[in-house]
Parts: sequence; C-alpha cells; structure tokens
Amino acid sequence: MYKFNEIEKKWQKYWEENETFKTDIWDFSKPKFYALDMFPYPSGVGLHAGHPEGYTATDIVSRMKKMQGYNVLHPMGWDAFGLPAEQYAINTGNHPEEFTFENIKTFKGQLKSLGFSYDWERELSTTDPNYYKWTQWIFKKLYEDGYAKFIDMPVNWCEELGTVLSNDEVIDGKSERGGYPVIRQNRKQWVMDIPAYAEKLLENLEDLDWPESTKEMQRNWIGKSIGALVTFKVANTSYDFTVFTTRCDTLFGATYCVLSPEHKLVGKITTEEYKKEVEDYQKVCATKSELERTELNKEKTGVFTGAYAINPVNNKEIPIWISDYVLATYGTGAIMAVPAHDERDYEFAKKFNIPIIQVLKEENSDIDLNECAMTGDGTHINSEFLDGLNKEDAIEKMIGWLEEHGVGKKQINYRLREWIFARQRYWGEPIPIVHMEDGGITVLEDKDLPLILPKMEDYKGRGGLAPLENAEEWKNVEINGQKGVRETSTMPGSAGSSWYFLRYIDPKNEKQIADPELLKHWLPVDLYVGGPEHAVGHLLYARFWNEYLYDKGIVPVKEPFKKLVHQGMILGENGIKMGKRYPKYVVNPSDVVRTHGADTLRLFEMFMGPLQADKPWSQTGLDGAKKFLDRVYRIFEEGKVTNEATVELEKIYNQTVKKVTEDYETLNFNTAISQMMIFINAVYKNEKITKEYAEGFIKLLNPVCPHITEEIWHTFLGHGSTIANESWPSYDDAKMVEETFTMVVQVNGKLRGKIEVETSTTEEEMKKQAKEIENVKTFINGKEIVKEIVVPKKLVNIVIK
RNA sequence: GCCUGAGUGGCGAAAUUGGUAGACGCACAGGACUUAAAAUCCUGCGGGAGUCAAAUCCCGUGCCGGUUCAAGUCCGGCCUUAGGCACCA
Repeated sequence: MYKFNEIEKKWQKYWEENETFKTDIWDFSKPKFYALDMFPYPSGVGLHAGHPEGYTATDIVSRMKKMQGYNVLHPMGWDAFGLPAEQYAINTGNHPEEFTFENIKTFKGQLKSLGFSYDWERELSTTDPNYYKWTQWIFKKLYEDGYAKFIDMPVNWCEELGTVLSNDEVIDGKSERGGYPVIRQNRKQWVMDIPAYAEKLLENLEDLDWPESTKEMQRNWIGKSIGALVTFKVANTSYDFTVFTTRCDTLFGATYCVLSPEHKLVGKITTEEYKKEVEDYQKVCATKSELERTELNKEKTGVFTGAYAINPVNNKEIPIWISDYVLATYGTGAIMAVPAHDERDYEFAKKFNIPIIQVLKEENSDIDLNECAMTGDGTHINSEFLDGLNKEDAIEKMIGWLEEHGVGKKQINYRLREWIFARQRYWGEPIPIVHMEDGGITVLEDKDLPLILPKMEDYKGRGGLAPLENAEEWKNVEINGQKGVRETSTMPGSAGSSWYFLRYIDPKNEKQIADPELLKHWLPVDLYVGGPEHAVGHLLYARFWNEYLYDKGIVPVKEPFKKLVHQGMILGENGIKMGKRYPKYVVNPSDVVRTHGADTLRLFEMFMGPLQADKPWSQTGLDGAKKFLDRVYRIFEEGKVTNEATVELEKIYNQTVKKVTEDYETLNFNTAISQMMIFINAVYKNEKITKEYAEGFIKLLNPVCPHITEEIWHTFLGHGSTIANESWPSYDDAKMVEETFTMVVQVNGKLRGKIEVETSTTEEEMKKQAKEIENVKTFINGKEIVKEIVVPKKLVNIVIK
C-alpha cells in the first residue's frame, strides 16, 4: 500500500539534505531556464487552493527542464511589506514584523510540504533590510534622474486606511483592500514618472509572449491618444488656455469650452456675477468621492463662468463653462466642446441650451441632430478651408493651420498617470529622503543605505499623519550641520515586487543589485506564472523599473518576462469563488496534503482543466486522482514489471512520451495527464510492462508527482539516487508508425462506414474499398456519384446526387 | 457603453492546417471477487427510434443564417456569461 504521508516527508527531507535543487548559478555550461512564480504575500490564513496551481505548473516545467539538461533557476520569496500585512496586524493586535515572520514560517512549511523544487537558498523577503537596501537604492537612482518626484497633485485619499492609494489600488471608487471609500484630494506626494515611459512600455508589448487580454489591458491603461493642442484666448483679458482634442478638424463646430473645476484659470476669469455659483460648484466637486462621481455619470452638471473664449479659427466668442465631466488629470484639464459630434458635449449643450453647429455630413445617415450627436465619420461642411475634406485630411490640414498661426500643434496624450509612490503607513520601505530645514530635499548617500525601518510599538498613524511621524528619534537628523526631517511616508507594496526577479539571481550580493554577468546570463525570465489580477499593477510597474534599469545599463534586457501565463481561479465545489461567503466550500491545501497527499493534490489541480481556466473543486475528482496514483503504485507492488512488452504497448509508450513532453512544454497539463492514464490503462490490459517503459513512465510522471515517483524509482526500480538528476525519456517515431488506420467513409459528408485498412493503401484503393462497404452501398446504389474526396490516411467522402 | 475571453453529455473536460464530436476523469448502472461491505478488476454510459440482442437510422457542440464535399473549428448577425475599462475630449 502506498503510504503517501511517510513517503512525501521522506523525499522532501532527501531533497533538502542532498541539495538536489540547489542552482549552481555560475554554471554557464548548460542552457539556462528561469521559471518564476509571483511570490506570495504571506497572509495570516496560509496558502489557499489557488497557490499550488500556479506553483505546480512552474514546478513541472522546472523539473522537466532540469532533466532535459538545463540549468534551472526556480526561486521563491515573500512579498511581505504593504498595506494588507499592516491592516491585518492592527486587526489582530500583532506587530507587523513578528506577524510577517510567523506567516513566512507557515507559508514556507506549507510550500515545502507540497514538494516544490525551489532553491531555498535564494529565498528573499521584501522586508529584509538587505533586500530593501536595493529597493531604496533604485528609488535613489530614479530620484536623481528626475523620475521620482515630490509634487503637489490630486490623489486618491482613503480616510479609513489613512493613506493615499494608487489608481490600481482603487476599484469602483473603493479601496482594493477593505473596500473603504476613496476621495480625491490635493496633497504633496512622492510619485514615479511612469508616463515618461509610456511609449516604451507600449511599444515593447508587441513582442511579448503574453496573454493577448493582458497586453490589451496594459494598452488601455497606458491609453495612447493622438490629437492636437489648441490655444484659446479669453475675451477681454490677457489670459489664454489650451485644450487637448483628437478632433481638431471639428473646431468650426466648437460652441463652448469647458474647464475642469480644479483648473487654475477658473478663479481668474470668472466674472463677479457668476462667482458664487462657480465657487459653490467647485466645493461640491471637491467633496465628491470617486464613487459618487462615477455614479453621477448619467446627468451632466456644470456652471457658466461668465467669461468667453475666442475660437482661433473664426474669432467667434464662445462661453466658458466649468464641469466635472472634464477631468483635471487628463490632457490639459480643458476642452473645446463640439456638441454636434460628441455625445457628452451634445448632452451638456442640450441641457444648458448651448447652440449646436453641424460641421460633418455623413453619407446615407439617418441621424437627426435634434435627437443625438453624430459621431461617425463624414465630409466637412460649414468649415471654410476644410469643407469637402474627410476626417483624416481635415485633421492634417487643421494641424498645419494651427501651427502656421501659432495657436496649436500636434500632441500625443496618455491616460497613464503618475505612480503614487508613498503611503502614510508603517509597514513599508522607508523612503531614503530628508527634508532639510531650508526647504531643500536630500537623498541619502549610498553608504547610508539601507535606511532601516525603526522598531515602533505604536505603529498606528493618527489623524491622517504617517506613523513614522511619531518616531521622533529616527525622524530628526542632521546632515552636514543642517537639521532635517526624514520623509515619513513609506513606499507602496508594489515597490519591492517591481524588481525581485533580479535579486533572486544574486540574492546575497552586498555590492550591487546583482552581478552584471549573472544578470546577462539569466535574464529574461523564461516563464512567469501568476494571477490575472496583476495584469496592470505589478506587471506594469515591474516592466517600468526594468526598462529604466535597462536604460541605466544595469539590466541587460528591455523586457523582464518573456512568457507570461495567468493561472485560473480554483472555485469552490459550488462553482463560486472560495471565501468567507461560503466557508464550507473553502479548501485548505494543507488539509488535502494530510488526507490525500501532496502528489494527489498536485495531480488533481493539474488535471482539473486548462491552467488558464477557472475550475470548480471536486472532492470526488480528488479521490479519482488518488485512485490513479494507487493504480500506478500497484503495477509495481504486483510485480507487473517484466521483460516483455507487446507491440501495442510499445506504440502507446512512445506516443505517451511524445505527448507528455510536448504538453508540459506548452503547459497543457490536463491532456498530458490523460495520456499517462491511457498508458496505465494499457499496462493493466497487457498485465505487464518492461523495465525500460516503467522507468520512462515514472520519469514522465515525476514532475507532477515527485514523491511517489521517487519512491517507486528507489524501492521497485532499485536506483540509489534521485530522478531529478536523470535524463528525460526520449521517444522513437518509428515505433509509433501505425500499420493500419481506420478509414472513415462518408456519403455526402455523413458517416456511413468505417474499415481498418493498411497505411500503404493508395487513394484509388481507398475509394474502391469504400464503395464495397455494405452500408455505403445502400446509400450510393442507383445514385450518380458526383465527386469523391480522399483525405490520405483518414477518410473518403462520396458525393452523390 | 467599450475592450478581452468563454459557452460541447448528469459533471470537470478532449478534439492538429475544417475531416470519425465527447479522449481522459468523476458520477451512475451491471458483473467478478467477498459470509458481507469497502477496496480492487472487468463492462456499459449524449438523446431518440429500432431490435431478443444487434445492425442501422434520425437529432445533437448557446441561437439564427452563410461558405464548403465536409463546420465544435471559418464568415455575418444575435443571446448568455466571466474579467477588465469606464465622461480620457
């Protein structure tokens, strides 16, 4: 009987003691393979059912690659800083540091019990000063190069959490963690100028072997838009303002302009008569949360400023309004409105009785401008020098005109906004900055890194102040005789995770991020597996930092992750996401390891369905996976290993090696496993298997189920060392050649007969034999044969009339 | 509203460039072994008609239409569903 608990512990110990999976990072004699998992946040609840899924996938590929002669780098670490850890610590009355330490211990134990082939000597944690020293060092570089900036800007402020959040941490106007309301507020903040890399981040997406959906999400997040800037003078004043538009060709149809409520000019141009209304409106907008703003999507609001803008193309005076449908953070925070050809402007103009001027005529269109805006393409009218032109030509001509008259130019805009790089929280990397008494900002010297996060008993911030504000001793410093105060915000959770894949390569290096020679050899990551929830956050930030470090000559590749795959979610047996809502459907991997064993868990999660798909858990399915392993074990226990194999088994064996090898490579683990089941079924049918095939099969199964296979390898096949150091089985195409095939005979495309024929049968012969089948005869007798189609080694289709 | 995916038996799912729909597994049913049960092994298993049993026939991959000798696969139009974006000018 197969005693999985005993066996699994035994082999885990063996791998550890023998350093089976230790990577000799300097061995460049073999081709390299870097398989990376998204490192987990070590939460208080331990692993969930989804963790083993992605981790098993990379483990299978890693183990196979090692056996195929690659030098494999397969590390694991901890994304242990950040809001969730701190929040959890506060909720449970722990200190984040001890709490994190405990959690890591639990996680590590759980991962080890699953038998992953990680090189634990490369383990890292973002909370380790030896690690975050380099996070701070990268920040410093970015600061020196002007990409890390301390600026006043509108931010997402979460009162409950007492901190600002980045855009990807805000979902539907609520905080990603906790679901608390988020409002927009102006604050002086540390930000990363990721928009400066927008174009590169967009361009490089093309060549990546990533899911198309993720690439598309990143494209949308970057949101490139080509248009023009147009400057409008404010009538009877010396002021002017600039708008961004993608449709400068419709400038003759502009009947008003709108400034965002936060626009700097609003206070200056608003006339006395409208001052109160405008200020009231501004106040209302300022207190609106993100959520309220999106909910108020339906009805447009706004007020007139009393001022007029002069349309540069025809010198007409058009009213200037303010409205929150114009965003302060996009473009110039001001627009020209062309209600005839823009839905939002149309809605606004209708509501406030602003004129609508048509400047495009669509051919064969039945759109009535009294009903709605006309947003399609068409020929220009009422547009003087643009009349008769199509959209494309008109845009080009208008840009030329604007440039010639010095009132505008071509402009590219991105929706991607600055990455807000500070949190008013305790549990994060300290920002290595000192605010000097004279108002200057000093970045720490390299020799002063890492700047250690001070131990604090009381790490809860108060009244919107950062917790580190209370660390008096730590906070106040003197640099070159001048007093200063340290930056008390810490870095966001996504800081440490933006470069960890570099550090795994050389995790103990004290002089640099990693040895350049090693980086050159090991990058990029060959396979990166993780959840789709990181499609824009982490995966964009990591690309940004990598690209920056590439430009600095520190990292040798433009893109860090060559191939990316998102594993699907393991749902509860009820088909719904596991979680607090249905606690009885939550599966704990450690329980499964106890009741069924790690091999069974790994096997089952890989067999459930495609890696990328969401799949419901099934207790009986899990039992079925266990049954398969029992069946494999029994072959050896019952002594079915002999010296003979039938031709049939020989064929299936070779097919299995081929299919499993290909499927592991392409991550189609479910079909690889069914092929192995087919092989085992065939072995039972033949009641025997040769030692050669038995060994080959055990090697194939090893990446999925490493413990049981090691045990069989050792106990029944008599080997003294681990399978991990064996070579991957090969297959012989010649042994797979079929002597006969099932010829399918169709009449008018419908299946009417099957017959076994020799592979060498000619097309003419196939046609002849097809017509001799009784059932086929009954269909073709007395009918005229119009056509006969032959697909070699497959089928004959007889077309009759 | 826009952008991505996905829709196949009772269930999880397979199915190269269009070429036998449902591999493999679960559940279920029957049989063998057993005093019995479990475990194990063997067989069957989309729906319908037909038959002692079979042969065989009809229908069937979300819906409607098209291309083709042949469509789960390609094209057009819908529906449902998951995820993402959401006044981005």
